[in-house]
Amino acid sequence: MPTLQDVAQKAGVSTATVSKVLSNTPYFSEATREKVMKAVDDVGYIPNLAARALTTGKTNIIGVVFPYIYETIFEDVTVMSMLRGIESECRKRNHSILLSSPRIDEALDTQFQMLVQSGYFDGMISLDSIQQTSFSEFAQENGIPSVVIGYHESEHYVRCDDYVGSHDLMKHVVSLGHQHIGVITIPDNTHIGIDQRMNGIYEACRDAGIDVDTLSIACGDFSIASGQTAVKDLLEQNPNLTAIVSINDRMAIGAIQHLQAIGKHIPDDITVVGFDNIELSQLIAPALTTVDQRPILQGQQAAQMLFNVLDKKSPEPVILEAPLVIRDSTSTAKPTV
Amino acid sequence: MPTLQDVAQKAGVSTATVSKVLSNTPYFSEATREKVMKAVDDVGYIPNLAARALTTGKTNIIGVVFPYIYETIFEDVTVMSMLRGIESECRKRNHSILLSSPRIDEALDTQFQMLVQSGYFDGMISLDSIQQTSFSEFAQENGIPSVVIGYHESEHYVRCDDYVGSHDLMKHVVSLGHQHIGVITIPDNTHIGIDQRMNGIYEACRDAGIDVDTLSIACGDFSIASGQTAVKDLLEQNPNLTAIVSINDRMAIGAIQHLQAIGKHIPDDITVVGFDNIELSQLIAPALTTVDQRPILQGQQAAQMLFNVLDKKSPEPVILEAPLVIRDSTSTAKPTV
DNA sequence: CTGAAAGCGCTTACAG
DNA sequence: CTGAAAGCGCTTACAG
Repeated sequence: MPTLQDVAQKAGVSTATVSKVLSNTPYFSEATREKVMKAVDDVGYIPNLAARALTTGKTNIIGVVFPYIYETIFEDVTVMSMLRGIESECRKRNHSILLSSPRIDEALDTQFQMLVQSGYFDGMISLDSIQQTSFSEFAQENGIPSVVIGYHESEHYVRCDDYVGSHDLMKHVVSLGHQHIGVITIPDNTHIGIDQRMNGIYEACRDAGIDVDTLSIACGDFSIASGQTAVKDLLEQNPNLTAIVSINDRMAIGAIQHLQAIGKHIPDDITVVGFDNIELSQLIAPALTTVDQRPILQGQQAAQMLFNVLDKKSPEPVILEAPLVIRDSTSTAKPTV
Repeated sequence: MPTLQDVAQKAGVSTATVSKVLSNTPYFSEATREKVMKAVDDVGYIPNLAARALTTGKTNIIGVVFPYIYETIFEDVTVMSMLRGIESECRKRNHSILLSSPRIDEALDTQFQMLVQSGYFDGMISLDSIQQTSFSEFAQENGIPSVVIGYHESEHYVRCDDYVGSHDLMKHVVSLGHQHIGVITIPDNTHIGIDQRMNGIYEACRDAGIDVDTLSIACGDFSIASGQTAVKDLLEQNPNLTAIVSINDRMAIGAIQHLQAIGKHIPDDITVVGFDNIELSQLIAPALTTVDQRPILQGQQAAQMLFNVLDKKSPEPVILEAPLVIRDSTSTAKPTV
């Protein structure tokens, strides 16, 4: 690979001059600019990023951190949509993405720690809502600009309004006259965003005068399969349920599958709603009523925010509205027999 | 951030010695080893990767290249499963992943070119089956070790056996007695792997004595929506079709949706098959007969292969068997009226 | 406007 | 077994 040296030699100037031309400082004449650019072309020069990184302390790489919360994190469409949003912004700014998927343990993933501390990225975006550990916190301690998508303490963050979104969702279910409602969630105090969704659900119950303790609750692990199991559990707790509220779409879809398998008709026999608005939700029959998390937008906003931070601006946090999407899996409650 | 200097000072030795201890050369006494390690701990030393990269020429980063063939490349589960497989191997070897999603144009994406040439990764894995451009070729020209997942010319590659897989698939359809078959594909000479699938389909027809010209053919763009349109087209070409073969699952699913929407029953009225075995395929009703691409395995094998190349071994190419998965969307052809 | 020189933080012959 | 020194390829004061 040709170096700055080679270019300088070819152009008959010093490396300092070449460097100045290339980094667009105003300190050179048009004539030398041409000489230099021609030499760059001739030798096919591309700056060595490691060398540049060593002198400037900038790598033009941003770290994207998706904690390995479950096996299929890479196949989680919502997460990947965020990545898509991040990528499009990074591309505009000519930055690359270094992907990190730290494991969740008692101790903070050491590979992740080294990555942060070895100075390989200029800034970091992390999905940061797992109660147990905060990745952004570690970045901040080490002086790496960081924006979080989610709920962990951070000066800069974007998230969707889980609370209001699920509040609206539950309000809609309740407004349909449902009284016997089952909720599919994940264990409390695991994921801060999910806790918020549960809070929204509870508050909507209280608003409607429904005693929160009358809700049947079952836990899954976000997966479709776990939604099937959870709804079975729910029906055992209370066979008279007329509505199932799931804190994500995948478990809602699992629930629908099981319900249909045991001969229930949706929404006539039972209403089912989810949260996320993944593509699948509009494809299944009946199409699922849900809340749109707008993950692509979350990713874009997070990236833009990070670039603003890197540019020494002080961007405001963003809380994205999460609109209710009413489709065909909801209907009015039939009077209980 | 503390440097090697700091460690050396603290330990009362030279930086050369510290470096030797840290890189596990055999040239030091146990006593100095302990001194050094203690100093490392004390100051909290983490090597600066840019500096190390500059001296050694190694970054411990591998480039993963997923050409931006369509908007939703990041939401393509098959592709992301490959990434998942790659990630698990990289993690074992303590390497990071730099993600690149070059755009497809007449000219090779310049951001991609710079990335390769600026020496930021030690090796590269690329999804490389787009007729138009080869990314691995450029990497090889620039002396960076490369393995391809797909079909472009390369010493090192892994792919699934698209030809045999689709041959088996078509053979199965034909064995069910179908004579009037529609095929949903994408335009020829776009994706080499898809061309292979088509070849497998054609060959199975010939084997069965079916004139390839009697096949009805329509093109989509991999998406579910395009599958809906394509099947409509197919039915216009030949209303008597008893089977639809799609070169991917998503378009097959679109076809099923449209067919069901116009009142057709699957598989009684019409058989539908796909290719890929994405999760959705087993969830829809009826569950889709398809071919398993085993993307996670492809990713793992590709990463292992790359590490072997980096270790100066000479791994053999891998062609993965793609097993037929028979489910509920296929049945015997009804005698034509 | 231009260039000589120092320095970023490592590793690697080389000498001892 | 240990260390002084050069060098990886850049950028950035500094002097002219």
